[in-house]
Amino acid sequence: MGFPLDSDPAGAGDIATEAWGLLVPLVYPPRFLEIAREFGVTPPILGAIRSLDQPRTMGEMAELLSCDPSNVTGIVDALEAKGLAERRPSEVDRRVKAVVLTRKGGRLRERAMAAMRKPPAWLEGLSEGDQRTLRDVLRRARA
Amino acid sequence: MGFPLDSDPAGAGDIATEAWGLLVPLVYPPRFLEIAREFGVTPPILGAIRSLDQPRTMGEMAELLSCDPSNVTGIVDALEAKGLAERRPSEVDRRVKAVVLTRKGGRLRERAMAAMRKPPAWLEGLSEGDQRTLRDVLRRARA
DNA sequence: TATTGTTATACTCTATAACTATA
DNA sequence: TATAGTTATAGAGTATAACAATA
Repeated sequence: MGFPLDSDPAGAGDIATEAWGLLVPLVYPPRFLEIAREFGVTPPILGAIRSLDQPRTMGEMAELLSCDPSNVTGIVDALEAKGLAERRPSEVDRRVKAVVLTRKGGRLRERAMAAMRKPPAWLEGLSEGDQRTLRDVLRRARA
Repeated sequence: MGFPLDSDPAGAGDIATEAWGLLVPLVYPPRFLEIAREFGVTPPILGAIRSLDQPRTMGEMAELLSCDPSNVTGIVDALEAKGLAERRPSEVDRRVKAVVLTRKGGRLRERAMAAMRKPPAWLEGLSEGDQRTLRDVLRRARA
């Protein structure tokens, strides 16, 4: 949501609060939703594609997507209907199904992941010095 | 989604890409969803509460929430059912209804907005120098 | 006639519970 | 009996179209 509502009176809080207030409109709403639209898939389907860096069982997908296994059935149905993935019954345990991307699905995945990795315009617009500074601060934040 | 999947081989891209890769897991999934859960409301309802910094007509709310006006009916129904807001028919144009927070709704709004303004732990954990550096870089990003 | 908000309806996303087919 | 996946079902969130009240 791009809200013009919750502007702090500016300077009311501390430095961290001000930094957070600056960061929020730069990262929300999430790129993920926009990329899903660009690629003509729903967010759950894009999430599923993202999870298929390698063949995954339905159960593994449910785990990675933090959703109930019953949902994965429908999501993989949609992937199959779009020709993006296939179910492959396991040969060792016939209860299990592996989901694998088709070539078309793999190509879409590569392009979509590249879009997700690509920094947004506000970041690319920073000077190289500022980019480096930001990277270094975020490295320390992660630690 | 907290994904262990799309780790760049580390160093494959430029500085901006690396900075973005560090930032993404720090800001997604959005705090907004977590705060909605904490306060016992759904995300659309929290969005509506956020929009009610002042009395708003149903149409204004639809605009601010980027959703169809028909949805606002149900959302405001839910706000009324929870005792958080009330419809006030306009006296000048009886088609129009203003939505205003109750005292209870106003209190919830204050606390929820404070939670949204509060910087996440990773940011509060930075040294004051790093916080200041980050703020300054983000100020330049916004410009 | 045009506008504000509501209702009717439909589709997607999500979860729980019951079911199947294997193990 | 236990497990992997599916189906049945229900509820929330969203949209479009038709409608009622008012302008």
